Amino acid sequence: MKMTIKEIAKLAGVSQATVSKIINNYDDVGQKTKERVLAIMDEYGYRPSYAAQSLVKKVTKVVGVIYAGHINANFNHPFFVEVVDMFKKTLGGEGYDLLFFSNEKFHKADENYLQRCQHYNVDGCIIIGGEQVEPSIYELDQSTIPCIGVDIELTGPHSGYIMTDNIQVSSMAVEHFYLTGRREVAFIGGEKESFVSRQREAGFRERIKAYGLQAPEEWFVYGDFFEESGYACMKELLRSERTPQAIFAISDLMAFGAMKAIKDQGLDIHDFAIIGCDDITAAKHVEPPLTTIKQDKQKIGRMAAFILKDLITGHIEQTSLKVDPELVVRESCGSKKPGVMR
Amino acid sequence: MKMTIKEIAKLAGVSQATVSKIINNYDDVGQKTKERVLAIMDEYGYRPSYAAQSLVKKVTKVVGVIYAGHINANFNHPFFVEVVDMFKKTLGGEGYDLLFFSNEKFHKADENYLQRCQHYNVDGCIIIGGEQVEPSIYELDQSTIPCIGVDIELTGPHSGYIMTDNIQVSSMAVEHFYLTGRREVAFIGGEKESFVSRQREAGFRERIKAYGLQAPEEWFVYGDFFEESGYACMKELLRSERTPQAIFAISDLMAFGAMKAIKDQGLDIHDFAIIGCDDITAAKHVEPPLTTIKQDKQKIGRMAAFILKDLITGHIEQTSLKVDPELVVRESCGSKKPGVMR
DNA sequence: CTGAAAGCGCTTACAG
DNA sequence: CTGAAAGCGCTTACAG
Repeated sequence: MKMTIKEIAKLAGVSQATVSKIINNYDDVGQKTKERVLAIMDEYGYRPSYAAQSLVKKVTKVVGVIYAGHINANFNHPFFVEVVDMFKKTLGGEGYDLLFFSNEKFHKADENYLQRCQHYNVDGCIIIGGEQVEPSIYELDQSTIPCIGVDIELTGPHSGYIMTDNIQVSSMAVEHFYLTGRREVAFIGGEKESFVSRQREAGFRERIKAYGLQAPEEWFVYGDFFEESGYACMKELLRSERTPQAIFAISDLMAFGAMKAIKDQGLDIHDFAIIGCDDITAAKHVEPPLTTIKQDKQKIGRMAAFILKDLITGHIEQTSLKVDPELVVRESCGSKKPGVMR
Repeated sequence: MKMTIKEIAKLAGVSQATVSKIINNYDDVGQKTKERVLAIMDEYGYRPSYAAQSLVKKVTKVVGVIYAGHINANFNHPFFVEVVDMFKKTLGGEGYDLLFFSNEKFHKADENYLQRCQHYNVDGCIIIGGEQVEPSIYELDQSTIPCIGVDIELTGPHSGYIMTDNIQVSSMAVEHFYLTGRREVAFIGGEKESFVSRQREAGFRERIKAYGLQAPEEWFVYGDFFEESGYACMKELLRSERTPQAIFAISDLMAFGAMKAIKDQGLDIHDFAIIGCDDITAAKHVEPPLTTIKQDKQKIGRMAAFILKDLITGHIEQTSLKVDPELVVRESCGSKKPGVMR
């Protein structure tokens, strides 16, 4: 049976106030009293009620998790799930629990995240950015509730955001093509509305120019991050007059699709240099193993947790951070030794 | 600014009680009054406080999510993440939000799940079963809080559990070996303490016998579900006097490891029949594509949600359910046409 | 159909 | 060092 503070107080022969002070670590309680009460609380496994506490204190030690906009397979998204996992572990160490908002019941435009945050009185929240983010997200962003965005730019007074440096992602891919002697390169992007895709494309175009590589407009094709679309994109590339030697796909799955398209066309996969993005488990198992650009999910998750905590405690306000990606060299790019001239 | 019921009442010129009745859909409120109050609530975006509500009602519409025992990479576990995703989607449709308990701060044996559930006043919870489950989990199980277990047998008065029929998993593997003409089969299991591993081994042994296949004791080797251990296990198998033609690994990752060991040994991978378990994304990308036994994660997640809801509403009590696995035939098992005698 | 009042389980000035 | 009392934002008999 669940105990209340009143019962504990009676058992210990003190007032509720005294018990409460002990719970909240006030130091103006007698040592003897404290020990006695503590022993009783322990004996009965007493835990103060969250509802009652949060009603009067304004702190809950709960952080909301929101998947904004359309995220295919939100929860088991290969990238975000690892970010959130690390985020959870880090904040968990600080005593926070995570509340995942369901949005199945509210998928309409009238979902109001601010209201829901207020309803639960969360201390802050993490917002995972998908496509076509609801306006209500920005309302929350601009509120007094601390928010940390991942892959979404938050500008609220108590908000911050963090994401991989997507310009850098493309730089690394292009640079690797350059250093392995590729001159004609193609780009397989995501949906045109995709924030991440747009950034990577911008970085790609900029670097191409800087290195003087060739990429006619018809070598820019767009999928939806999934395998089938990569397949279709590659088919399209192979149909064009000149065929690119090197292909940068902004997701590993699309890179897989592209590889399959090349094989199906009867071409030698080793005549192509392919770079993917994400470094999912399967990347090292395909033939040939896929060179890819990896995001530092661990770091992003940890950082997000630290920043949010500082935002909550008022230690900082309004930050943003770009995290460097990492190049993972495997065989799909022809050369096992990047940087060696050939 | 956050509104309270009091302010809404004043604005509408009615009492708190009336507003409350409208919120809770009592039908003894005048139509006119109702409309007026509703309009005001809407205008100010009023949402009742979770804390206050849950303090007086005993329902919270929040369900706890607990990863019990040791689960490597709990959150992004390839199997559980999909189960939980579906669980979340299904319960989300019913208006429940999910509270993920952090256990980073409490990893000691003194974590008390029942207390935490009571603290938050959750309506019920889902328990994901790992290895070496803490005793405290069973205390929760036996409490009045409804619990649904996945891969863990819960026997409490308001508990249920669901899992794949692991005997069936092994049956399918052995049967497929049999129908593709394999006679000598090996088993790569997980940790000996693993509940799932033990069940699959039992099913395997039983089926082997039924079909009269050969599997000397040294062909039973044990890893930890991860790739490296599969590699080591296979190395061990190849070291034994006679080499098995067929290998059933109870995780795809271990199957990958086994394939790698075979290749590294200079043997022809096509001389071996390999069956994995899980059907992770990478399974169809390895060379040769891996035949595997797949759990119906979607169904498990949905079922868990439905059962938990019925447990909460008192509609049912104490159920358990086994879900059938599915055989996914690919090339790693030699024959593209299972069931065709050769 | 409507409202006054008690109570849910806590915390926090405040008085002693 | 300790406790009485008000208050957090709601709901629910109960009376009218």
